[in-house]
Amino acid sequence: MIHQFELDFVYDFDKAISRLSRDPLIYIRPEEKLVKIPLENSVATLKSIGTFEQPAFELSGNLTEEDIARVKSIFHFDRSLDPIHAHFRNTNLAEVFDQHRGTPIVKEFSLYATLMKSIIHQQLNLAFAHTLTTRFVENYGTQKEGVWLYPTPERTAEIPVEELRALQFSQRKAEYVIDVSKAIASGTIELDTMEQLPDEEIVETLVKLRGIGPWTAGSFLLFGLGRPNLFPVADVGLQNALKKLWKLEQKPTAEEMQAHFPEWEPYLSYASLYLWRTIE
DNA sequence: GACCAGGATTGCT
DNA sequence: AGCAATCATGGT
Repeated sequence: MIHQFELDFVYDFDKAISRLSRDPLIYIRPEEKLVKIPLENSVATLKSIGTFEQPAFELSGNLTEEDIARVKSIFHFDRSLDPIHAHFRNTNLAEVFDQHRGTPIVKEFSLYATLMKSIIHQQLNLAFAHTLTTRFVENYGTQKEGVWLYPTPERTAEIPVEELRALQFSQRKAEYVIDVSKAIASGTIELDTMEQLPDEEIVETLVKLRGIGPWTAGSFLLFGLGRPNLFPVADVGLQNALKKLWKLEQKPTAEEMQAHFPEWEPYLSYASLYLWRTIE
């Protein structure tokens, strides 16, 4: 099955996949403008066949209507970026947005994977963080049509702490990953129903779990659910991006950053995303 | 060798 | 409530 479609707004596919291409677990061929996305019961292949001004795509695989909708949601094909750019045109981030015009929020492929990846990435440089997630997935995940899938929460829940320690997880991080997976596997936490809840309730629920703090909860909302109005002030990357942009001596405080929220809302997530791009 | 990484928790005051 | 120590390892 091949499904072709066009977008009626500017969309930069190269920029869209640039963050994905740094994750070794994602099947991506930038030179072919192609990505494979593992879904519920199949693997979708997405290929860009258009241009920056006239984006068009080809989606193939054994896909249901629901799968197609899911891919369109992941890649931001279902909502225009035009209002976002119009909004920031009159703000102090106008230049940044102009520079990275057409960059969408690309969601992670699974909510559970988002959580595991965020916990594993806490406090680590990206290189080592990717080493750890790769070891985790290659040891406990599965492979389908050449694409790696994170293990299920049930599988992770039964991993002994010592095994993750051997993969160079810290003692606490190993416990976080296993215990959070247990909470999901047992039904204490339902990720699938979170889509319907407001941001605050989701954060409230998630931070009760040991190992999930404000940064990880924010990351789940932004990259897992694609929520539009998140700005994780605790994120060092964002602090450094603003320090550079505003030519500050030191990293800005949370208050200094929050002072600009009225100007950037209700699209704080896009401000975050575009600022991260300035330091990549 | 110190210091910081796309942090969070624990234990102390 | 607020702060320091702790965690594992790689990059600078």
